[in-house]
Amino acid sequence: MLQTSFIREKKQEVEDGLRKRNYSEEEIGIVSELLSIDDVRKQTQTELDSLRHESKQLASQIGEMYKQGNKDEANGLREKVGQMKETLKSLEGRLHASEEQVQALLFKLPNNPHLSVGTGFSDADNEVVEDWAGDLPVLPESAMPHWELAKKYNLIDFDLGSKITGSGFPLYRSSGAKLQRGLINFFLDEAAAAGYEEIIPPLLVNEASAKGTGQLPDKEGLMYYIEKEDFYLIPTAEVPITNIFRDVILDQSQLPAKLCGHTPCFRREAGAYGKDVRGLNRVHQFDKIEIVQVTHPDNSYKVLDEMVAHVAALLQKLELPYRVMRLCGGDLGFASALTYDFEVYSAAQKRWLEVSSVSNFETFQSNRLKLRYRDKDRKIHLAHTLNGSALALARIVAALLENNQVEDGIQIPSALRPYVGMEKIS
RNA sequence: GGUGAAGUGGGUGAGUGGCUGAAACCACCGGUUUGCUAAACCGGCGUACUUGGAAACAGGUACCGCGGGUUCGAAUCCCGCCUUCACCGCCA
Repeated sequence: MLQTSFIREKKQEVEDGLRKRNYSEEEIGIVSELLSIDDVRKQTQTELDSLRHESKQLASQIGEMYKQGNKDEANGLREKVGQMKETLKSLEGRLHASEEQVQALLFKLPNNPHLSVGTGFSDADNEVVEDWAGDLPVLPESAMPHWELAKKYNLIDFDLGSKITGSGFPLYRSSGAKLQRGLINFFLDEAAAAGYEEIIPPLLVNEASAKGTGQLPDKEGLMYYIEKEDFYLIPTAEVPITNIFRDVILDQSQLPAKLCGHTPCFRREAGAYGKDVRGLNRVHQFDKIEIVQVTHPDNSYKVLDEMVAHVAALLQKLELPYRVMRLCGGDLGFASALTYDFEVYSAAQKRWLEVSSVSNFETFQSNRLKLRYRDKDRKIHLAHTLNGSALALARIVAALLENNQVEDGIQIPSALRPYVGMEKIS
């Protein structure tokens, strides 16, 4: 979430940011509302502090009097302090109420979009910043979509997944399972080579962690929830990995922190339908390798470019046609200041599939997380957080199967052969 | 799941109602000394909010796992919760 001090200083900028996200003028009104409630909060705090100060001093005077045996005088003061308690109580109540109101409004405010974020309403308005330079692959008429290929070569059994759990929970088998495992190892090795420390985190997180990265309360419906234990199944490794840094003050010399991790990701994805959910296009459980960085505020955009380049290199090694989009204000995630999406061309479906999202959250997450660093002068500041998929498996598998299909099998790109242990699935 | 013990600053750890935002030691930072290193000595060393200030800084309040309560006054007493450790049970 944004800092109240930032909103106070850059009110106009924050309101313009909301306009970029297509908020109505009425919704934008919460910025002013927030600041006026915060004024009440501040004033209440000042009053409360001075009254507490007074009562503290009286209390210690009472102690002194008892010690000297001035019982009567002490009892008189006790009465006086006792009367102050009522005022203290009501001030405390007002302080808490205004703090909560401010907090609730802060939770409603999305991140301030970066200057380069364009206007627009949906993914149709995203700006292509790196288009696929070559020709898009054209497959023969007999080409199959990946769900048919998966069946033909016994790679993925969607029906069995449905039987065991429900739709959207694919079961990988034989070469399909091996391909999954190979991709995971390939992506992890590439991340390690780029300097990311590998993490295997818990797959269930508590409420504080879900709040820390902004899944709560913004995207409550996204996550599977285990009521009995009050745990959430992670929708991405971003949640447990970023929460490593919750309530942490790093030394500036520890920046940037670079972590990566492979986890299954669980998403309820309520409301999806039609061709979008065929096969691997949209599933409730998929594997993803996530890269996360915590940086000095001055470097975060340089690091964002670096992470984008890392993902691009992966797709190049996999020989998949891709393009990079800069998300417009209407499509930009709640917590993000700037996001680049990667889309891979799925030749049999003849459509682009989103396979990665790389974002700079600036201080939006770190403010919630209380993730800070100490600079050379021992001053404390919020750090910047970034993350990106490098990469999400399911749709990569879809594109790999479709684009590389030949008469008698599926060619494995050369970079992946050592990991999968074969040149062709047949 | 059962029983018992414990949660204090970066770490160890003292503190059972006012003189404790918190001893002491270690770590860390600055200084003196020093051929270098080490040692010794001196000083500093939490976070959040808030008031004043351009700032340095100064004042106030809160925080001793979390939340409530008792009291003029709570790290200290009471209640609830969480976590950790030990032993038992179960178990990959």
